[in-house]
Amino acid sequence: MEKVNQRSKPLKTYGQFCALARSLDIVGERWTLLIVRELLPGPMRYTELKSSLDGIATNLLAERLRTMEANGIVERHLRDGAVAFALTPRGAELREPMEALGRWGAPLLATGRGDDAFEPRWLTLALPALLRGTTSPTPVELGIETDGCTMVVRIDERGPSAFVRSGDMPEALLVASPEIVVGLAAGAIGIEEAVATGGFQGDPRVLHAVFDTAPPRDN
Amino acid sequence: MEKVNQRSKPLKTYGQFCALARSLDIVGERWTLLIVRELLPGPMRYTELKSSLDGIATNLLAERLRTMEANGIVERHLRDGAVAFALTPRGAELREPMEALGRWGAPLLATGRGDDAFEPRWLTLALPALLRGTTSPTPVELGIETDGCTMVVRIDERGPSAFVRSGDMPEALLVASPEIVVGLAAGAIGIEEAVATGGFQGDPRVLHAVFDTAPPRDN
DNA sequence: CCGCATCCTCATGGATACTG
DNA sequence: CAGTATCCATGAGGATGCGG
Repeated sequence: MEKVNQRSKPLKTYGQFCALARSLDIVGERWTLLIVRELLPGPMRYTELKSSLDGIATNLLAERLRTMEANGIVERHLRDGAVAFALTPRGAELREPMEALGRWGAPLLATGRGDDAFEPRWLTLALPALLRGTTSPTPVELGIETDGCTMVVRIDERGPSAFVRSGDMPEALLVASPEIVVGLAAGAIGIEEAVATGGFQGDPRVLHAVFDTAPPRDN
Repeated sequence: MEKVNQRSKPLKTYGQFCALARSLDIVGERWTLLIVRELLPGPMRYTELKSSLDGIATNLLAERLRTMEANGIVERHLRDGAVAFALTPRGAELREPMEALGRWGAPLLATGRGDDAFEPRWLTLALPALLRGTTSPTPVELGIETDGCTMVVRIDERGPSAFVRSGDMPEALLVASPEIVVGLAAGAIGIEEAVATGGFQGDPRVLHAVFDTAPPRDN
């Protein structure tokens, strides 16, 4: 008798009645969570995704998007004739576990950037994750310019958020390298060192409201 | 000229300066997070891991354990002559992102167990994750018996925790199937239905302190 | 038994080329 | 622009062997 594949579902599921395992059945494959990260700030085109996720094979990206769509975490929009990939609300709920994973991985950034790829947009996920818990009764907005891109970090009574906003910028603007920005948000670098290596203009109190848990030390 | 593989590091790293990507470089491979889940309640033997993670190839388990050890999230202990695999403190810190992922995936359990594998121990990760936020000024302990195994869920002022404890059991004991237990913890099933399909003995207030956000409704 | 290593097969991922 | 098609390298799954 020849060998018979007796598995009725040869799909790559763990086959476990466990919420973590079933999550990983959906988002555990290579590249999937990074695609979600790309889409968290907003919808993107196929070619944008491909160029942003350096190294992903085009067929793989196409297949991932298809299964993510089938799993209800991504949907295709037709924006002015072209296809745009967007997260569904269910897909956007992945922000929480991804922030938690990012916080766990933040110490791994201490080795520096090296020749790794970097997209300033990624900070819109990382900064709120690292600043989680920081609040401000009166909203404060800080501009951060890194790697040629400027984004806004906002702290209000609900906590931190970040986004790339074109147009009007807050007058408080921090200019720094990606390493400095994440080191600052992770608490590994002090505000003074960050400003010294990069630059800052505007009201210093904004800077402290965002990055300071302790008040600024005057030496 | 023949083709040269010009990548100096063919390793499976995403090569991105991003905390999430660097986390996934370490825990993103298949089976890795499930091994962590197994080890969260306590150290285990190689063969225990292999039998609990049904379907993992033995060479793969060995290799994963090696790289996890190299990455500082697992270490080998010599407990009475035999090898025991345990999480390092850094590895145990993965509990938070794993709980977040488990909360995201909890709705995926609604389809029921089917013929999926199930280990009662897994509930010691799932129950605190789903009950996160529940506190009790005076500690309460509830026994849960499912699938032939009894464990303890404890709620105190710091929040929920769960563990398998041999020996003395709380007098409050809920008996239910895995589906009912997770449905109850996820809020998809009411206490009355759970008790009706399974069984409960002890002080009902314990049950409500654990699973109720709203007080019990008397109809 | 426990803790793997080896061998083999097949599914998946990666790189490149090509197409409506 | 948004993928498909193709080919090859790698990784996963399964069976078995093997020293302690």
